[in-house]
Order: sequence, then structure tokens, then C-alpha cells
Amino acid sequence: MKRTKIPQTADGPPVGPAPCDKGATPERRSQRRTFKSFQAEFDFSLKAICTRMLERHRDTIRTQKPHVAVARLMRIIQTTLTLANRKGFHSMSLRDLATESGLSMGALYTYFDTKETLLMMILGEVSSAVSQTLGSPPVHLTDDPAERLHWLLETHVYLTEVMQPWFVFAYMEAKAFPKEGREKATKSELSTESMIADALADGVERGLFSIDDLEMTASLIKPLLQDWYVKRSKYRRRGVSPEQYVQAVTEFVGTAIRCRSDPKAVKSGRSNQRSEPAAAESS
Amino acid sequence: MKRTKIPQTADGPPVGPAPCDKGATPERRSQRRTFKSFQAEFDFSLKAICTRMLERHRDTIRTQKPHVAVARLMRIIQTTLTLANRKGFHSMSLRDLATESGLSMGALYTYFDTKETLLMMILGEVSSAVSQTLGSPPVHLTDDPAERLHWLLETHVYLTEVMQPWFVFAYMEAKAFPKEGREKATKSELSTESMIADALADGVERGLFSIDDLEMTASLIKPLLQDWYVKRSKYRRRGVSPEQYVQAVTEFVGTAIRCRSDPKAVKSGRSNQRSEPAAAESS
DNA sequence: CACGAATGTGAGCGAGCGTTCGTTTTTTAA
DNA sequence: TTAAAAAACGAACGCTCGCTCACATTCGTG
Repeated sequence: MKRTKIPQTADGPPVGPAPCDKGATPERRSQRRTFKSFQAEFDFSLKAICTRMLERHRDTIRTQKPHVAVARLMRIIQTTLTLANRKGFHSMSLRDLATESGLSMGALYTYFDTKETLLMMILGEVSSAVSQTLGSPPVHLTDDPAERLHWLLETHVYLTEVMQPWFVFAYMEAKAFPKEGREKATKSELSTESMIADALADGVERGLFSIDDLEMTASLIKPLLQDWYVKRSKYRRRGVSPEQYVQAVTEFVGTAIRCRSDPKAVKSGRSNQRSEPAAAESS
Repeated sequence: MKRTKIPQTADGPPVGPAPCDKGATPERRSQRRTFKSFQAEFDFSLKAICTRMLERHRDTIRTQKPHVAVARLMRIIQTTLTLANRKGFHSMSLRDLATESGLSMGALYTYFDTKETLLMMILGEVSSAVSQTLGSPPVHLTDDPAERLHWLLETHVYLTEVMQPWFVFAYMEAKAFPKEGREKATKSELSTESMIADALADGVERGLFSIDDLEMTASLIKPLLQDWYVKRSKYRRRGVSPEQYVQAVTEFVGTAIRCRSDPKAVKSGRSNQRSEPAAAESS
């Protein structure tokens, strides 16, 4: 596994998330991951994604100079996501795309041979991002189901936050995928669900969770994660931050499965987290 | 934390001296509603909906004889829902629709003047169905938040079960609605959410629920309801009945909001539920 | 049966689609 | 400076789309 270089927009990297867990005190070990630390760990900027895209499609993309190709790709992809999420991929014409992205029709076809290829290129980056992040959970979590579940929810929310338009695109256009792509999407979706189910099963086995129907519960958690990017504008309007959403979902789920683990691991608890004093404890 | 006032559409004053606290036979009163009893109460068969559709569009539909018009409409709508849910409304051509429904191009235009009108007609029936069912909760529920919440979840699931393709259609094509329609959809969505928030607020006030963030919790319940029709095929494959889903969601939510009300109202508990002769699965 | 009214039909219209390719412009390098 | 290579361009092509309308067919009634 290679370490990703971090060309962060702002100045220096805000110090990665204390890489060595064996380090200091236990409280430090489970230091809460933030959206910022996620962004420091992975680079899902448009530029980074388009660079990976170029590498993956060197054979199809006819432009030679990498920095030109990446620059054009960025315009194309950015515009595609915007237009497609507004009116649907099929309703978006390549002429619209050309005009909005400032390229000519011919130039577009330097980057893909078919409109459908463009769709698949985008989908490919989405599923690659999913397996890159959710695919390799930190080993130290394997024996703490509650932490593992929390890590899953958190990672999912943070990932879909950085790549929100991408995920909306994949979600909305899924049914129009040309078979191959649709299966890929379904598989990826089910794999997320089974990761959740795994963590739940583990928790039940250790007597930490109390769940009637494992499969059903995992099914119910999935839409909560999807809602974050599908209805992103609603949450933005209400001023909900990614961290707040993670906490709300964790709490909601944690209570529902009657999670009896270390309260500070799953329940809201963390007082330093609070941005609003909010006594909130109704008695 | 701010208190959200809930501008309800048209609702009786919830405050009051709980008049019919104890009705006739308690068992009868809170007799569990089933999918079957819902179907008996409302007629959302294709025929019934198309009949209403015809009445609502007498001016646009040129066919005179009602029974012919309804029959044709049924074919048109049925086919539209099938095709649109498979490849998207915009990707479905009217030629496809004509062929599949067994009508000619010209005949189609006897029922709508524009492809967009067809879309709006379908959307209209969906939102009409929502307000017809969710809009008028039984009065005897106004003073039992847990029952009211349960009634909302139940009604929503049953409604979207009978009209599943309609709701998928509305959900998936929502972003392509021509403004007017999109606003209608958004409003309807928010109204459902505020009905939920209403019940939650009521429960918190009476000390029955324990909820940190009302608005957020209501937001989290909504996707659970949507998952039922959006991912219907998944649940069908797993053999989950509408009743089972209602129970799973109720239980999940009930625990999450630490509902302390009468257990039989919200918690699963009742194992004899399972012994019931299981609702008949319609085609 | 007859005959006007109501329905049904599908080829044809212009518009817009994805895609191509001969041409022009820009870049590169000697 | 210059010429070959790379990249950008956008009119043109064939096709399908939503939609129309002159005509054919069926229905309802005397």
C-alpha cells in the first residue's frame, strides 16, 4: 500500500492522525477522527482523482502531455457531474458539456470514445474510492465491534462528503448503467452492507449488541449513510457538519442496537466535541 | 436548542382533554392494522387511480367514453412506470411506450399533449395519494405520540407498498421535474418529515421519548421509509413482508428514541404476531 | 343498412442527438 | 525560421426523438 502525497490546498498537513496507536495513553489512541484528518489521510481532490483517471485510461485518452490531460479532464468531469446531477446524465447532451466546459466536441472525444465510456470512467473512480477507504480498516479495530461500526459509519460519511457529487451521480444513474456497471454498483453496495452486518454480528457474539434480525438491521443502517449525500443540500441548509451527522447516526444506531459497550466509544459523550452547550438532557 | 414549531397542513388542536380515552372495547380500538386492512380502507389499484386521473384531466383527455379511457390509461401508465423505472423517463421514447402498450403514437396523444404532461399526471396521483392517506390521521391518536408515530410509519410503508412503482418513479425522476413539480415533491417530502417531527416533539413534551435533536431524528427516519420502496426488490428477495418491515423500523426507531411508552404499542414483543396467517403476497 | 361522429393510425416533420473527420491552430524542437 | 507533430476545432452525417395530421377504421343510432 502506497502512501498518498498530500498536496493540500491550505498550508502544511495538519499532522496526520497520530499514526502509532501503541503510543500514548488509551484516550489518545482512540483520538476522535475528524473530517479534516480524513482529508489529510486520503486525497480525493478533483485533481487527484483525475490524475488517477488518466493513469487508468492512458490507452483511451489520446492527449500526450499529462498536465494538459489532467487539466482538461478536470473541466470535463466537473462539468459532467454538475450537469448530470441537475438534469440526469442522459438528458445532458455532449454539446452542453462542450459549451459549459469550454472545450469543443472534438476535444471531448480525445478523452473518451463514447458517452457511455465517460459514465463508466466516473463510476470507476467512485468504486475505486470505496474500496480504497472502506476496504482496509485499521487492524487495531478488529476486536472492538463498536469502534469498528463507528469507523465504518464515519469513513462512509467522510468519503461521501469529499466526493458527494460523484456518489450522487453513481446513485442516480445506477439503473442506467450498462449491465456491467450496474452489477459493479450493486456489488459495492452489498459489500458495504455486509461489512456493517459483520461488525454487528461480531458485537452480538461478544454480547455487546442486542439485535433481533442482523440482516435487517444492516439494511436499515445503509439508507442512513446514503441520505447524507443524496439529501446533502438539506443538511447543508440546516448547517449540519459531517462530524455532527456521524455523531447523530452513531447515536441513533447505537441506541437502537442497545449497544452496551464503552459509552465514550459510541455514545455522544465527547464533551470537547460539542459546539453547542445544549444541555438537551430532558428528564 | 431551539424548539421547532410545526406548521401543520390542517390538523385539529392537539391540546385537549383526551375525551374518548377509553373507547368501547380496548382490544378492538387498538386492533393492529395490517397491510390487508389498509388495502380495504383505500383503493389504490391501478384502475382506481386511473379513474381519478381521468376525472382530473377531463379537459386534456380527448376520449369520451370513460371505460375506454380508463382502460387505455391503465395500459399507458402501467407501461410508463415499467419502462421509466427500468431506464429512466427521459430515456424511454414514446415509440417504446406506444409499442409496449399496444397503442399507436396518435392514440397516446389523445391522453396527453406532451410527454411532460404524462410525467406530471403521474406525479399528481402520487402526491394526491400521500395527502389522502397521511393527511388525515385518526383523531383518537392525537394524544398518544407513540401510537401516532407508529401510525405514520405504518401508513407510509403500506401506501408505498401498494403504489411502489409510482413512488420509485417520483423519487427517481424528481430532479427532472419542471420546477413546479419539483417543488411539489420537495414540499410533500418535507411535510412528511414534519409530521414525524410533530409526533416526536409531542412525545418528548410528554416525557415519553428522549431525543437530543428533534429535526435530525426526523431526518433520519425519513430514509428508512424511503428505503422500503427504493430498494423494494432487495426486501422482496429476502422475503420481508410490509408488516415485518413496519415492525423492524418501529422497533429500530422506538429503541433509538428510547421510547418508554406502553411496550405493546411500539416494541416488538408480541411473538404471536408471527403466528398470524401472514398477509397474502399479491403478484 | 347507412351515415355522421368518435377513435385509431403511422408516415413524415424539424430538431437535436452522439459521433466523425478534414481542416486549422498551436506546440515542439532542430 | 521552419516544418513536423500534437491538439483543437466545428460543420456535417445518420439516426432517433417528440409531435402532427390527413386518412382509415369503428361505433352508435335511426
